[in-house]
Amino acid sequence: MKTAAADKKERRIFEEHIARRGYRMTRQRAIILEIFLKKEGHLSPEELYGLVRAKEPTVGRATVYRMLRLMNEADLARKVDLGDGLSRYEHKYGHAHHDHLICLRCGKTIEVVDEEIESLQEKMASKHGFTLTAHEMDLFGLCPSCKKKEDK
Amino acid sequence: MKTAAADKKERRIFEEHIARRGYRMTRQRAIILEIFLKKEGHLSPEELYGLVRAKEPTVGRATVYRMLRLMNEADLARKVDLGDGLSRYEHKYGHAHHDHLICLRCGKTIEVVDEEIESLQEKMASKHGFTLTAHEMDLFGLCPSCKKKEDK
DNA sequence: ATGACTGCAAATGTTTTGCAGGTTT
DNA sequence: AAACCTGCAAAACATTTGCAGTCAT
Repeated sequence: MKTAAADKKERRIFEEHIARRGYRMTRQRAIILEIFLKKEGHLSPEELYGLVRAKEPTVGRATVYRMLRLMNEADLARKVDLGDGLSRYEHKYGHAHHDHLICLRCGKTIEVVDEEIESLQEKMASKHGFTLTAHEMDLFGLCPSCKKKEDK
Repeated sequence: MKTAAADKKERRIFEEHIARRGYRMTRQRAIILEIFLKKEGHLSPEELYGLVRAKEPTVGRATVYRMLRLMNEADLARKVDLGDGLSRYEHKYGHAHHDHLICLRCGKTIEVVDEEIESLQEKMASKHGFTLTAHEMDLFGLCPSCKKKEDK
């Protein structure tokens, strides 16, 4: 559940990030940030662009792409690949760590975490001398309701 | 370790696949298949195209892409995303199941499997009512030798 | 005033598709 | 002959970049 307060916090994080780099807060960036934060889930650049255009038709596609890069740098957005051929971005701040259960039929995606798996991943990495910095785990299959339809 | 015998088996699988669909085995397809099977690892379409061109400069890029689709259908190749922005294909036949340890610095990739993780994945999926059909798990970090350089 | 930001259009890079000609059955 | 396959070039996408004008500081 996303609250206005949390959005405000993320907006502050973004402003601090660009200030640190000597960049600027603009009307367009505020709009894109607000819409991205309001929309939970996994947005493609094109979907975000569409939502932004609905609110402010003058914003260009390139600005959305540039903003996605900035939000990524600020650790507010993370790029993920959900296997549908599109690049997608999810919220990162306050969503430190999670994997995905993805329905191949309806596209429904559930975010999950399993501490036991996490620690086994670390264990396996260190067995090979690797130092982990990130990981992505996506489980594909059928969600309960699509499974039911399948069985008919 | 890949043997000539295994390649022959995979070639037969491919031939059976296209026969089942009424397609045909051609000189170009044989060349692309042979080169793909000989090359372990994670090939991008462009890399495969380059290797094919080295052996037979007349083969077109489109034929390589079409062949990747066929090998995928025949369960000989699997598309994976290793986070470098390129699409990549790895051998699927006889490599039923594995995850990746990927070095973010040198690109080195190790294939790993952990039965305990596999079963926890199943357990987590069923907790949410999901029926799994596939999954991808990629662990990103630094390999031992890049870690050593980093520490200097 | 300076330097960052914008939208647009052009460029880039990847993958797909239409097509005319060639090949296999 | 019918259906498939080929290479090429064009098209279709997704994303990035150059640029001239605009805006934030």
